Parts: sequence; C-alpha cells; structure tokens
Amino acid sequence: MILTVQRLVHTAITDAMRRQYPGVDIPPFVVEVPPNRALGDLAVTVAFQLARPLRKAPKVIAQEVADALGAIPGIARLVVAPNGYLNLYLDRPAFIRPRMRGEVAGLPATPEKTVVEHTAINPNKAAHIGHLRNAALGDTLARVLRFRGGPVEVQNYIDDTGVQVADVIVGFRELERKSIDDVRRIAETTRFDYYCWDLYSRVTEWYAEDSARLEVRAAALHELEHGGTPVSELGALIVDRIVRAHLRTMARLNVSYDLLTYEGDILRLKFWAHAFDILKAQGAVFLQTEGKLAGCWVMRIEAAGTPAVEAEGGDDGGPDNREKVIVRSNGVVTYVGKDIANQFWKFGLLGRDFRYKRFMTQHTGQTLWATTSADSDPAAPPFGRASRIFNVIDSRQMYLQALLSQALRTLGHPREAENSVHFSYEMVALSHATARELGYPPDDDENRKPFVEVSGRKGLGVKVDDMLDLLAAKAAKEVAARNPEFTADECGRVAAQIAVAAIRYFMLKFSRGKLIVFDIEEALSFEGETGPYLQYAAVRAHNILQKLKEREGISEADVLAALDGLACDELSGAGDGTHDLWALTLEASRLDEVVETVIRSLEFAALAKYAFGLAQLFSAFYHKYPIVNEEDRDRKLWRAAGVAYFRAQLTRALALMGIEVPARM
RNA sequence: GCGCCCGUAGCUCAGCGGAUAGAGCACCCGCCUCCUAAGCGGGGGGCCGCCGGUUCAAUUCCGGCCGGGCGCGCCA
Repeated sequence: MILTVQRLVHTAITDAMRRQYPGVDIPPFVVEVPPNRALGDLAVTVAFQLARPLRKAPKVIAQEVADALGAIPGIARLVVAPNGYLNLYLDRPAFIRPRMRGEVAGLPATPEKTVVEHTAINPNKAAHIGHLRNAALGDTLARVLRFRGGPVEVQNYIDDTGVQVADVIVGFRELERKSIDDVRRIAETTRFDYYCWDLYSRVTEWYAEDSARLEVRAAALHELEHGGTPVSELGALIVDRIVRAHLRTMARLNVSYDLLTYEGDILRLKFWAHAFDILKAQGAVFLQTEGKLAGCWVMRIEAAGTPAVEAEGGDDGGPDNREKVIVRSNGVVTYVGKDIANQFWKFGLLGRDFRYKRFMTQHTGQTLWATTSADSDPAAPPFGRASRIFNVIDSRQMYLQALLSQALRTLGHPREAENSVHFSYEMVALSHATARELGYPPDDDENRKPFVEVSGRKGLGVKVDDMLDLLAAKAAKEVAARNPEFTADECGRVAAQIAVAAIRYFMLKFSRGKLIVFDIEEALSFEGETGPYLQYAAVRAHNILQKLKEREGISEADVLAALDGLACDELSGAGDGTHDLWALTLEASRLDEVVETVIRSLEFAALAKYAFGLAQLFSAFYHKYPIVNEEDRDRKLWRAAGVAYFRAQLTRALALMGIEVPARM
C-alpha cells in the first residue's frame, strides 16, 4: 500500500545525497507521514541530521538535496520547508487509483515458520478476563503475522497433569464424593467450566481449613502424572470437558488453533528424559552436591536478578552464581524442565516428535489437532520445526522465559535463543466497583491498592462467557431498536459480532506494558473509542455503497472503472481547498506501514489506534460530504471510490483484530 | 536487596527524537424534513513525576532520584 512509495522515496533521496555529498556518511533516516496534509504527504528530516557533519544550515542542505533529486515517479512536487524539512506531495490520482483497485502488491512474504503459543489456560475452570487478554493478543499476533505472509502455527498448551487439575479431582472425590459417571453426567447437564470454577475455590477453602489435606492433593497429582488409575481417568475426563468448554468460548471470540499440546504427552513420550540427557551431556545442568540444593539437578542462571538460591562457597564479592532447580532431589522434574523440552521440540531440536490425532473441526472449518501418546494419524501435518517462536505469557513469567533462551544458548543454538520470544504483557486486574459487583467486598488491605487481583483460586474474576453474554444482550437491544425488521436470529448474530468487537478492541487498545484495571461498566461501552464504533463506521460506508447500487445502479466495479476519466478536483482539493477525501484515502493506505510497525514493536495498541483514527476520519467525512445525493458526477464517484477503499481497509484492519463487520447494525 | 513494567488533561489512555502534545470518558454549548445521532461540530481543562546529561532538536534517548505495580519456591 504505502510502503512501496516510502521505499522508493528513501532510495531516491539516498541516491541524491550520495551524488551531492560524495564521501559523506549518509545517516539512517525515515520517510514519515507529516501530522497534516498541508505539510505534504511524506516528509524527510535528513537535512537536520546532516547539518553537523556538513556544517551547513538544514534549510541549505534540504535545498541542495532537493536540487540534486530528479523526478521521482509518483511524486508530484517537493517543497523545502523554511525549517529544513523536505516535504513531498504525492501525485494523488496516480497513487490512489491502483490502490483503490487493489492492484498494488504487498511486500514479499517470509518463508520461515513461526509458532505462536497462546491461551494455555489450566483446564480446571472457566476462562476469565485475564485469559482473554492472552488469547486476544496471541490470536491478533497470529493474524498479523499471517497478514505479513509466511506460515504461522498456533499452539495451545494444555497443562493436564498439574496441581490445578488435581485440585478439581480432589473436589469431586473428597468434597462431593462423585464417581466418574457422576462427573460425566454433570459435564453433560451443566456449564461444566462454571461448575468447576466454584468447586475449585471450595477446594482451596477446604485446604485452608486443614493443611494436612494438602497430602490428598499431592497423592492425586502423583496419580495424575503416572496414569492408569481411577484418579487419572477422572482427570482426563475433566480436562477434556474443560478444554472443549474453553475452545467454545474462544470460538465465540473468533479464536482458533492448529494444535493442542498436552503436557501429559511430554511426560509419556519421554520428551523430558530425552531433553535431560541432552542437557546433561552438554553440561547445561549438573547435580548439586552441597548446600540447600544438594541432590537437585540445577541450571546456572545468567540473567541478572534472576531468582534462585545462591551457590555454595564464599561468594563475598564474587560473581552472582545463582541456580535454578530443574530436577528435584526426589527425582521429579519441575515445570521449567518440561518447558525446556517443549521449547526444544517447537524448534525441531529435540530429535523426538509427538503423535497426533484429530481433535475437532473448528468454527472456521479448519481441523484442530492434538498431541497424543497413542498411534499417530498419518494425515497429520508436520508440527513444530519453527524458526521463530512467540510464547504469549504475562510478564510475571519473565524469568522462566529467559531460562528457555538461556538453555538454547548453552546448548549451542544462539539463533534459536534469539528467536525465542517472550511476548510479555501486564496482567488484568479488577476495579473495586467490579469486584464488589461480583460479591467480593474489598478488605482493608486490598482497598489500599487501586485494583483487585483476579484469582482463579479464590473464584474471583469475570468469566469470559459472562462478559460476552452481557455485551451481546446489551447489543441485541440496540440492534432490535434500530432494525425493527430483523428477526431474533439476525439480531442475535449481529449482537454477537458487536460483543466480540467490544471486548477484543478493549483488550487490544491498551499497550501490553499497561496493567488493565478491568471495569465491567467501562468495557460495556459502545461509544467513543470502542469496537462497535469501528464497526459502525464500516457499516455506514457499506450502506452508502448499497444505496448507490440500489438507487442508481452504480456498483463498486462501475465506480472503479470510471475513475480514469474523472476530473480530479475533489481529490486534489482544488475547489474549496479542503483535502478531506485525500486525507481519508491516504490514511487508509497506511495499513501496511502500520502492520510493519506493529510486528516490529509487538504493540497492537498501535493497530487499534490506527483503525480508530481512520474510522474517525471517515465519520467526519461522512457528515461533511454527501455521496448518494451529490450532484456533481465526478465528485460523487471519487467520494464513492474513497468510501469503498476506506471500507476495505478498515475491514482488513478489523479482521486483524478478529473483529467482523456486520452488514447492518 | 536485585530485576522488569508503569508515572502525560478530573478519569482511562495514545504519542516515545522533530513542525501548534492528542483521543476517549466526564462536563458545557450546538446539530436528526438530508447516505443509520452506536454519530458530527464547538468549548473549557496539561511544570508530559522530579533533577541532571546527550542532541541543531527531548514528553520521547541516557543516568540518578521519587511514587506505584509485578517477579524473586525442591509451585506452575
């Protein structure tokens, strides 16, 4: 879209400077889009940067560069601003026509495979708003990477052998005295993830009453890990039903996956044992024989400030030798160990592979695969073997994620270590008002903080499905009021799309380093900077084009075909001097540039803000300029083309955020 | 104590080397015989936490403070 032109200009200016100032180092510079159209469409500040080495005024340099610069295709004129900016004005019709027609190719795709791991909710309770941030970020990351080109594989890690699952097992067996058949029946007749949500917090209280009861958990966990017992069978049932509930919730949000990776398979297929051999052989882990960690296999930690126990020996003033336990003295591997094995597998460095089975067909029609320890489906595609991995996990997991890179580096895989990315973000907490609404009056301690922490263990959190239901109910009312001719079914469908837009946009509009204090009231808003506002803009654009077709028989194809023969006043602003149509379409063309920035910074708030700004530009345009009712044919068609282009680009931007545009709303 | 993150309008947040620091919400004033008012226009409201440094240029980069959050287990 616009990137091709920016690169062209960059090259031309670089060449001009090389000719003009032979022997002078050309500093790196960028071709930016100035704050408003009066200042041009593109701007370069390289004259400022050259002022010192050339010992000349920026304005003089800018003029010299301008003089040395021949005609650049697509650039109508170049202005040297009094302060030294080089401002470029595009040949507007020549720029926008092929883009409106979708004739401009994007940048070449990268052939390297990327694995994105996200969601990874403990399969023992309903998904809450904290999990939602993870999934929204992870899914958007996958969409953005696919937009840019190149294969992307989305994995969802299922910790089916962890304490959290053990806790729910304990709940069913000890608190409720349920048999596996009872549990199966409960799963069939209730919202099972909600049921377990409550049970889990009851188990937590049950432990708190008598710490000796933790022995029960330990025993359940042990059976879960080793399998072949009624406890592990119950665990498998719980996990399966909860995972399916999570997938249903995620499907509502337009989130899908390629592969479910089960921790149990990592154990059963001896991934860890194999990884352990590699780590030992390379000396990445060693058996500690002294001190507190005697009997443990440990890894030296390089990252400064990394937690762990200091090594034995006089360490006064010595280097900070810290160690992280990988295998406990009782021989049980820690979660770090399992994660290292998994990370190695994702890069194809483990020398082992999972076995695979079809898990289900998703709402997209695409097959979701799962790992298995039984026979593999020969039709399974190749998984893993990535060149780049994004692990979407909140910032609290920083050290563990750093360890993964370190393990890769230690074992001689510096490139993989570099491409092992912790996609980190801050957590989601609850506002006091929302916590109160959920029936948790904040105690004095919590009152001192501006927020209340979400806690699955305490059962404190906003469930994703509840939030979606609330949003959809509110949206349905609005949709019904505005579209009396809609059936209940249509209303429901559109309301669901609006609900997803509201919540996904809300999760994306904050930069990832920002803690979100989630407030139900705030998230329920459909006005201002919200997902529904964006959808509304696209819907109105769509309506204009619909009306044009219905009333005058002018299709979008007709509009595009007519462009070549039209006077361009409307686009160049020659009439009343305004540049609104141009401002709108130029901004719409920036999507590819924005995506590049987003991938570089991993900051989706930039994408969200861009889409919002674009929608605002359109909304203002919509009010100011008639299209269906415009009498001047050339103006009318240019505007219509602009509206069509806006709609196409905004729709693409929204799709990157997993937001759909309803036909009406 | 060490590490990471945050500190910008009343509130929630963008901007993160460059041209007058922006948006949403809230508040006030306007706008629906005309393509959906989930909208548009206008208004008030800012020592960009503080102190230094680098730079032609710092809200933006660097250092030091101050304030807040998170992490620091033979849990995951």
